[in-house]
Amino acid sequence: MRIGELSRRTGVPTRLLRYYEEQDLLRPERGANGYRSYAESAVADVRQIRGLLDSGLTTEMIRAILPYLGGPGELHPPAECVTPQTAALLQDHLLRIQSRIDCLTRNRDRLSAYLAAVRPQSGGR
Amino acid sequence: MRIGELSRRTGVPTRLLRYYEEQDLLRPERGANGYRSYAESAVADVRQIRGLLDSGLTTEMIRAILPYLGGPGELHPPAECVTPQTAALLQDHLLRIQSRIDCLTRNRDRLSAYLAAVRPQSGGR
DNA sequence: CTTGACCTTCACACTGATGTCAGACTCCGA
DNA sequence: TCGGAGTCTGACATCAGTGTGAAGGTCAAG
Repeated sequence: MRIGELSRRTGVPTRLLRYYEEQDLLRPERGANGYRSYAESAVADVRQIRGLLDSGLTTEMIRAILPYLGGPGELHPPAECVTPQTAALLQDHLLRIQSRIDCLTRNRDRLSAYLAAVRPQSGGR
Repeated sequence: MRIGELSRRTGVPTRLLRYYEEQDLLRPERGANGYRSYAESAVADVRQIRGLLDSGLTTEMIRAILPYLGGPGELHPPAECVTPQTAALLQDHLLRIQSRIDCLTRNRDRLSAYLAAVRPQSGGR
């Protein structure tokens, strides 16, 4: 699919899709006319990238971990290609992600408890 | 305490402490000489702010929820002061935080699974 | 062939978070 | 009283992510 369709299907402006490519997060094929050509899986990839960006990861961090985040049946870099340095880097990212989760969870619970205390009757909207 | 000590005790540059004040996240007193004077609790406040910023929240979002995140014994705005609009806003922030948690958790699990597969001998941390 | 929708690259601009520097003031100790 | 450390404000710089527009190429429908 071309960039416009991918944009429509993900809600992400074409500008950003090009930017993600520049940042090496997406790697569309190119047609003979120079147009980008995305695989079907790019839709999920873009959603993945957006979620991570929204969660405070930088494109650099995402670039580092993206190859290892594929779904269950996907191709990952095989173990032989993962140097101890890379593994250490991933481990480090993992810790950072975990600390973000901890912080957000802690504050979600606090906020949630406060809301519950303030509107004990509220059953949502 | 003055800004330098707060900076040393939190590891956050004075520049940022002033920025957080500008963003209305901190409200130090002012001495007769114009110097900022922080309460002891500011240390915890700054750590809280840093954690939330690192987790991808903007100062705007933090400003919105910060008054409601105090520890168990702390003073919160009482229920009478919380309009339905405010409550709805907080509920909205809560959802956003939850979706970040979900995204990060998903990716933590994937990354973690990958690492476990690649280095089966490693016992995690 | 023309038009319009889509695509290309390039470039400038903005925002939010942060770094850095300059010039001036306060305070404290030698 | 002087000097240095700390503080003040204000301004400019940087970086990532994003918005926007110009100038032009591709292509299908009329």
